[in-house]
Amino acid sequence: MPESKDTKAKIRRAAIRLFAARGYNAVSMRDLAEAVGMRQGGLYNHFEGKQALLSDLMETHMVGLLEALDTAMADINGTRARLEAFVRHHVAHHLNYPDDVFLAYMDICSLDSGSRAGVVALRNRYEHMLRKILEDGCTEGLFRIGDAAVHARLLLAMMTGVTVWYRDNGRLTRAEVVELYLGAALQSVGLVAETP
Amino acid sequence: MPESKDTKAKIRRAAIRLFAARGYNAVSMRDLAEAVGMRQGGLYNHFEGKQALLSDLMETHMVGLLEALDTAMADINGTRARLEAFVRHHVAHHLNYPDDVFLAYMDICSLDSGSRAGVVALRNRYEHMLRKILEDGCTEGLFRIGDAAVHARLLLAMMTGVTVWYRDNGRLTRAEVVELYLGAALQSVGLVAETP
DNA sequence: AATATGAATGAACAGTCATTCATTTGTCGG
DNA sequence: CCGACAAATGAATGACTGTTCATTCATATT
Repeated sequence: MPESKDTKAKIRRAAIRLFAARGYNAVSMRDLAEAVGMRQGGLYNHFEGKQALLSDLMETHMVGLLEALDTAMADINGTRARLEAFVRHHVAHHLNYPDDVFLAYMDICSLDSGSRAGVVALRNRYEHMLRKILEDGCTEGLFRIGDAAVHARLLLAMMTGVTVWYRDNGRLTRAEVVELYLGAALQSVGLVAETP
Repeated sequence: MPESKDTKAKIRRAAIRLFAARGYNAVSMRDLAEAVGMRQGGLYNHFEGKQALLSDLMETHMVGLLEALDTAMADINGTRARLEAFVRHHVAHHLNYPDDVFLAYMDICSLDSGSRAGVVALRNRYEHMLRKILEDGCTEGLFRIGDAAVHARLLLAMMTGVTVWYRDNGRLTRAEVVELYLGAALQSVGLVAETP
């Protein structure tokens, strides 16, 4: 079986693209199979079903997001530096995997309750990390924000929204967008961006 | 026909709730009819079809949002005051009609291309109003932001996200949430919230 | 060379979808 | 009391849904 993992990966990629573009329920297994270049029945050699495929995609994405966060935050000390690292990681990751993110946020309600609980738990862990940074900054008297929990959600929504409009052939590079979002995030907590 | 407009409004309300909860494609006309308290066939006396119903809901929502904005911004002078009015209007409106907003953002890709163009045009007009305020604040030297267009999108995503988490029986009142988002928005453009 | 295995096929399944329509219902104006 | 008319019904339509399965194919193992 020379391309076992290969086709599985192809199915994953095609599914992410189609689900993100049209929505989970608007994509049939026939559509997906055609996009991969095979027939509907063959898909079931790689995934138990449509729901299993969706939950696989979502969990893979959330786990990857958390791992990338751990990597980005390793050896980062100081509350301000940790906030900067978090923002840079989040925006950059969302610019690199826009379809994954869009899928995970759009079709979360198409996920059956069993798998959804797991994904939501991962998402809460992620949100909690940002909230912790904000709370630390408040107790240190570094940040000036009304409510750490609200501010964490508000920042995440702000940063995640980058996937809606950014296009690679547009006016700005990914790096420029990251810095713009970083500046906004820092000012929103009462810090000023360094102007080197 | 004593309840002609009445049933039409009931259909609208039920559709908004169901579409927002499960997604357009996951709601059948039978589900919708049952939620209204009638049979599937009767729906077609009020709407031409499922797509027509969806586009009606979206356009109604966007027109209502723009009208509410006009009302909120009437007789507001000064760039800072206009930004405050915009933020207060947007967050309050989204807290008052969370399902409408969620529907308009989630199921935009379920709308066929003809109607989608109209909704997107309305959305662009809305976004442009915020961008204009930000640009004015920049030329006046009042705001400190990297890019007005990016900042407008970033603020809209931030504010719109309130619909995802806010619940009426939670820790905060709607008014408190509005003020928290206002504070974050003001600081994000380099202003400081008044501390009365 | 014989066999085992993973992968793809294509037809078939039972169910659901949006939509249509002839018919019945209920209510109003004359 | 009756005809008119909008509204609701319930059955029917054909297309499409996710999923199953016997079969075929090509490759890898013995």
